[in-house]
Amino acid sequence: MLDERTKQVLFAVIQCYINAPGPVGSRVVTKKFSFGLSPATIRNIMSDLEEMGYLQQPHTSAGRVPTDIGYRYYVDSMRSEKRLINKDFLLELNRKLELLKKDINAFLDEASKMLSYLSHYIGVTMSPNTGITTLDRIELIKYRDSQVAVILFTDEGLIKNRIISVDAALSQRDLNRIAAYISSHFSGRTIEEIRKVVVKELAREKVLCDSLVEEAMKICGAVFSASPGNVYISGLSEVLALPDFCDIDRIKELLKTIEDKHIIIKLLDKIADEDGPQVIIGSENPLDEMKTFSIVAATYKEGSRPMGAVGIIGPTRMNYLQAISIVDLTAAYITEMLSYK
Amino acid sequence: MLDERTKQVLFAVIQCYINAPGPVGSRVVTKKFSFGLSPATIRNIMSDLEEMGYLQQPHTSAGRVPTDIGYRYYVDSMRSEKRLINKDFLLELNRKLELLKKDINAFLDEASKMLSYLSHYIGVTMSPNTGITTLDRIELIKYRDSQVAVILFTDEGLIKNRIISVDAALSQRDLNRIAAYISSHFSGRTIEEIRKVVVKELAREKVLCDSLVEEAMKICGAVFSASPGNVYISGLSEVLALPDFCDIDRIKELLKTIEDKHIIIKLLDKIADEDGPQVIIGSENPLDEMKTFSIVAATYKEGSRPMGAVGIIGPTRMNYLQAISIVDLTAAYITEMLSYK
DNA sequence: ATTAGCACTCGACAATGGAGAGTGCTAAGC
DNA sequence: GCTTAGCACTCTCCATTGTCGAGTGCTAAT
Repeated sequence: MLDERTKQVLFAVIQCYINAPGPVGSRVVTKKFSFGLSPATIRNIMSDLEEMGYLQQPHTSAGRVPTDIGYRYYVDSMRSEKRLINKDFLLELNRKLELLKKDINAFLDEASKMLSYLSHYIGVTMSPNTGITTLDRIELIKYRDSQVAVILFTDEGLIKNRIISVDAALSQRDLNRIAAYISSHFSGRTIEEIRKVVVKELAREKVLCDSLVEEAMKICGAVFSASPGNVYISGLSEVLALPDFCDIDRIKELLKTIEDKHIIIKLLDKIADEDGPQVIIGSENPLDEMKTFSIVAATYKEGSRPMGAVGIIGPTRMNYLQAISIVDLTAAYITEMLSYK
Repeated sequence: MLDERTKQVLFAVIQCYINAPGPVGSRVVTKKFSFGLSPATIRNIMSDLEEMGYLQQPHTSAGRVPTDIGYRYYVDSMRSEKRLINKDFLLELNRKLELLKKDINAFLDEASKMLSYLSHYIGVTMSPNTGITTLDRIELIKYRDSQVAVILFTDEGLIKNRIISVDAALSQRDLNRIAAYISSHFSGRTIEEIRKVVVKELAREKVLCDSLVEEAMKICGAVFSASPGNVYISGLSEVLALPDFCDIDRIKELLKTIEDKHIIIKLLDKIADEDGPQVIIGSENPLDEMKTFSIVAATYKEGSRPMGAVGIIGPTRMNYLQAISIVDLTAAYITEMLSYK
């Protein structure tokens, strides 16, 4: 749909703009790229591109700036091209991986820092939503009078603990039996599934024949709630160093959005559907507050089930190719890490 | 050391400045406070105060601005005065307290939000340094081949879990015996103490007679490391709304500092020594990066042992009295909460 | 000791104007 | 017919200028 030469000019403009902010003029394009064309011709092409909506002028007689549509075209075209792979990145990530094999949350925290460090944008990682993890087994430990510590083991290697109140009369032996009962009954199913089953069960009959089973159900009702995953966000200072954030109101807006982690969770959840790294450019963003930012995100998986997401948030003037490869690799690493468990 | 009238003028200037940034002139002081003096007299007094270092002029023929020394004098004088107590604050905090009784970390997260919401500055809370919590007991649960989940219960109601690798030959029964051994041996002592003892023990004799005790010691060595407490920071957007943060470099500096949580931990640890809410004003700050900010912080306790800290970070132009009372109350609430456990 | 009056200083703000970058258009060249 | 050189035009950026207002410091009078 776009003439090859026109396409090259568009990409040239985008690359110039990514390297240095500010409108890019026809002369710099001819200087930086050797099209063998004069500025005047480039101007004509750029004019065409503007008409088609890929570029825009901040004001008459300024250079051109890519629009979100222009970026979209660029990203989609480049998708299939070879990825920029950062050797240091692989090494560093590998090292972290070794260190933190045992604790996925600590790893994700580090991973968000890595993402921001490498991309110079904001790194975001999300730990698995507990709802979609599958139960390995459960342990109940009497803690104090009428309090029981519940330890949840999932197949993904997550451990969750929680204290709940129960009938004081329950002995540790009772608890062991309850734990064994729950484990054998629900092992291998997701927390969310279990929650649904339990809720139904509890609603169906108030009084169950076996009082231990009744207790077990009560405990299940208290324990199997899907708590949203943690979100780890790093690199705010990184992103403020960018010339894009010279506007103070922009910073405020960004921080206000970032600070509410629920928003980020929603956003990443939305992205989690698709396969491969997703790119959301500026106005494509479903959230109004983020319409001036871009997001590159991907999901990591356990087997074939998506578990959580990692991503980068930055200005629309983002180095998309680099961001995509960083995000993609990070997600792939975490996926691999989970499969070793 | 300061004439009563002079003192009143100083406090008047400080209060004006806290209400609205920008140098405060002699005329506005006479308007807002009825000293029964003319601007000219106030000017003379302010001139004296400047000579003594309590006030300063940004430039000739501008109003006066309090210096850090001025603030220090103000805060110290006001210390004993009655506290501004926010009814809403108490109610709100109480509500949160009820909801989150069971999980101190979740509570601290909420508490930091509350602090920032109420003060309009940055709220910071720090969870107990695990090193100073005392062991209640330990549970070992076989997880997978050669992996064991360690569940640590502390007297303060904290539960920590961790996965460690052990000799695959150990059965759950062995583990139970080891857990019982450790629990009975070390219950009631702080994690840090235990760590020291274990390290010494391990160093003393490589081969212990009882192989189970040896395993126990190995496990202890892996488990009883003091991990620094989590830090919860909220209210960045709150503080950016203040007119003090119109300077973009200031924001960057602040964010860079805040983002490195170790710095905050150090800072709060330093404060944790003293009793009652501590106030650090601008240049008094031991950290260079924070010399343009003020900190109000207090520790919460379990019994008489300080467990962690809560605080507020804001510009030197801070409403110190309000901040002090908010911080003090919050710390008191957490202390109370811990004593109920 | 306090106050009124006055000259002086300095920052904030708006208006001005030139420099530079870049465009669009037209006419000439391949 | 596509490409290019030339030129007039537009717009931003920046430094300069001048005015206004707030506030001080000093002196002399009360």
